[in-house]
Amino acid sequence: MTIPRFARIKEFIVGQIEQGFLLPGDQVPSENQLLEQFGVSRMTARRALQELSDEQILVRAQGLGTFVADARPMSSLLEIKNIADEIRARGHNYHCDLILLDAVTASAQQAMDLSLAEGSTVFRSVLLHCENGLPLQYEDRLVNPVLAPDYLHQDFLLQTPNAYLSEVAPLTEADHIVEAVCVEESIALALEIDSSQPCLKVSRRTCSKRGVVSFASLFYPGNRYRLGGHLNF
Amino acid sequence: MTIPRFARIKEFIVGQIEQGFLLPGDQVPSENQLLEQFGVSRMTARRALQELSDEQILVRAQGLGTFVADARPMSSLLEIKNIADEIRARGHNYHCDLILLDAVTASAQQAMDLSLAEGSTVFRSVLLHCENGLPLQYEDRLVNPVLAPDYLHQDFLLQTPNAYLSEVAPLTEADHIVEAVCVEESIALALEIDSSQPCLKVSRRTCSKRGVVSFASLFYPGNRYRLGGHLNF
DNA sequence: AAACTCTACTTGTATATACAAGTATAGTCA
DNA sequence: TGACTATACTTGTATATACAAGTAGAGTTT
Repeated sequence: MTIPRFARIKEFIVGQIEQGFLLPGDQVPSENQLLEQFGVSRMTARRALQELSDEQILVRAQGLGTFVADARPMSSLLEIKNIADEIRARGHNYHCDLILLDAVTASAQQAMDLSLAEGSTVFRSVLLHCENGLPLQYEDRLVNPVLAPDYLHQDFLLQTPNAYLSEVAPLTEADHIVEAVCVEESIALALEIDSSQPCLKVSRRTCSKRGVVSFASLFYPGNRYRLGGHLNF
Repeated sequence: MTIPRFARIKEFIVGQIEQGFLLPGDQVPSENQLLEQFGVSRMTARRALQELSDEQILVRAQGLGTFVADARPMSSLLEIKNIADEIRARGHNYHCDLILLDAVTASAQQAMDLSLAEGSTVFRSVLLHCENGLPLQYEDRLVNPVLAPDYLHQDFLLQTPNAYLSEVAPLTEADHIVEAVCVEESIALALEIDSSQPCLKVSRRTCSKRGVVSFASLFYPGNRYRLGGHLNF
């Protein structure tokens, strides 16, 4: 099947970046260079570059040129994205390691986070999500067993907790808290960072119609991850 | 100053939605209808609709049409809050210290952040915002002198840069990036934290109709500040 | 009544062309 | 040596045109 010519140019540019021929800050071929190289119109070349700019892979400046953007991954501040989909959407390899999957007794804080009684049994999963073999996110999640009774029987190497929970308890609400923290030694080890390095911690509480579904603590190495968002007025 | 024709069409569509003439799910005028109504080419009409689609204000389907998207929730994670108002809303005392207010020559990176030429003169302000006498936010901001020519003559002890810029260059767009960082010694000193402590860094680029207004780097001590947000579906 | 065809609409991709606006650099002049 | 100008590049906006592909609905045929 034939892909559109503008998409072929995008693939070429992304390929150059991924193979290391173009580094952040490097200038990419101009619209005129691409029209010569690919035998397309300038508007087709322009569309390819403009879309990569919209995707924040490139940055463009009138009169100056088009450059490779800062490489560090960034996800939307608001949207609840499936980390696997997010990594794959960047054209990168995703895999994860399962660290823990068990029923546990909720502490006072944990019970409060899930709006359950202290001492309740809750499900807990701990996973390490990796991009291109490098740890990106340490996910420590508590789940309400009432709303996802089969949680412990899932294979989270095949499907993220997020994807599974979206199926069995569709979201109606979510709360986020973002903070900068230093993590404990075991999380630092898992993320392959020094324990003095700052991490982004996103605490996310998600609800369905029937109540709080899960409370996830997500840790990202500060030097390898950023959250982004865009507002219009 | 004249705005581009594609932008005028975007404004029209957004205006129709905001005034309630177009509701989520409603079909918006087709490309052909817009070219007749606005006397533009189909590609110009198309660009307006395509950008609104990229911004998730509209959804498009080949052969079907263009429709108003479901209203997106807006979270305080992204809201541009005036730090003074935020602190006062908590019933706390706000004051700030002015560290720097000057015209500077933009580096390559700074120029790109403001969509200006390298070496351009830009305005820079550095302020320390405090809650109950304790530093909460270190604000390092670059401002486009064209859009706020009187910036250097303001008294930012009386009115935050945010408040002032909202008056002289009303916002139409903003981008945020949130990351966890360790800050340089001078910022750590100002924030009254140890330089090994993690900080939240929010990079915020704000635009008005006429272009990029400012690029602010906001640093918050990780142990004293969290960003929060709420989503509804 | 169901299936098929045709028409009229829609968006998607693409080209050629033109002018505007921004930027950097080389060359010239004082 | 610095200022100025011209040139050559860049991206930004816009038009006219053409064909491809998708969709819905009206009309026709079986």
